[in-house]
Amino acid sequence: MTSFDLQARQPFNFNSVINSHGWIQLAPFRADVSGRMLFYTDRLTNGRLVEYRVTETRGGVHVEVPGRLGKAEKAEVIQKITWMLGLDMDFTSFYKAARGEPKLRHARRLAHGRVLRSPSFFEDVVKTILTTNTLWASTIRMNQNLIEAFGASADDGKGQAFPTPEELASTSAAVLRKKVRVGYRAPSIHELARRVAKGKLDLESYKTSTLPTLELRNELLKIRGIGPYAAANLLMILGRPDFIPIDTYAMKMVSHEWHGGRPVTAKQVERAFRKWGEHKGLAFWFWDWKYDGG
DNA sequence: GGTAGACCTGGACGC
DNA sequence: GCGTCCAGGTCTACC
Repeated sequence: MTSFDLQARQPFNFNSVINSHGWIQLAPFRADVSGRMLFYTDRLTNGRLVEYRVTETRGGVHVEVPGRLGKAEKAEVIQKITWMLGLDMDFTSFYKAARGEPKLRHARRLAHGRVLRSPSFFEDVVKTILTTNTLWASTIRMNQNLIEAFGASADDGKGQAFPTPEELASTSAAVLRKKVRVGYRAPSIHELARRVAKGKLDLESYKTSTLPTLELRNELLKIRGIGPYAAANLLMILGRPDFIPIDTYAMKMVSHEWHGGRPVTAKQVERAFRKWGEHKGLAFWFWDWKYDGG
């Protein structure tokens, strides 16, 4: 067993990160019954399969990885967990902007701002495509099917990793459609995997891109299957909360918040949060909605 | 720039 | 068990 602590930039709240959106329900993520421990099965760059077990500790997180990690492996795990939990992210300007807004009063106290992310951006792009034009239960199922069909399994039979671009590129869109049941999304996922596997698209570089957010958004929109909603979701994951992922949930929330439950358009959602500028996505995401969605 | 219709899947419902 | 309807974003063609 290898274990170590990682410090987070303050304020930090482990619970707020892992419950920031539905990603915790998408394998290889899982949480224990108490919700206090986060598990994730990952494949390191040297091909070794490992399971991360992460809990909150004073000032950050405690990480356990069964088995002994080499120096390079440990460095990779540290880098990945830092990314996944956004340990070094700073939301000072958002908290400053949110000060005085009753609907965001809780933001700093609960350390809202970080969203749970997969270790690779490729995985998050695929998962985001799986959220489009479907119900959440189907997203969970398609993601699970994808992992069961193509993800590498640990020797002890516990846990499977998310498939690599190479693994998905080596199959066909027809198999993805039939076996994984991703429907018309199959060509989008297959084409993406092929481009990444062939080195024609470097998705991981988007994590550290210096492109202005608008240009980065345009790059994301060039990916087949990524439209305005998906691009905004991915920008949130990249720490660029300038856009709102406007889906039917967003329109329902805004409808009940300001329009008496009457149907609203995407433009009205946009207008409702316009004043939050580069923090629009965060203000929307962590807004204290009066409608509970029921 | 805006809009209509097609794209898939699985669950709910009526028969 | 079968058929129909519905929910959910993106893409393309068209105006």
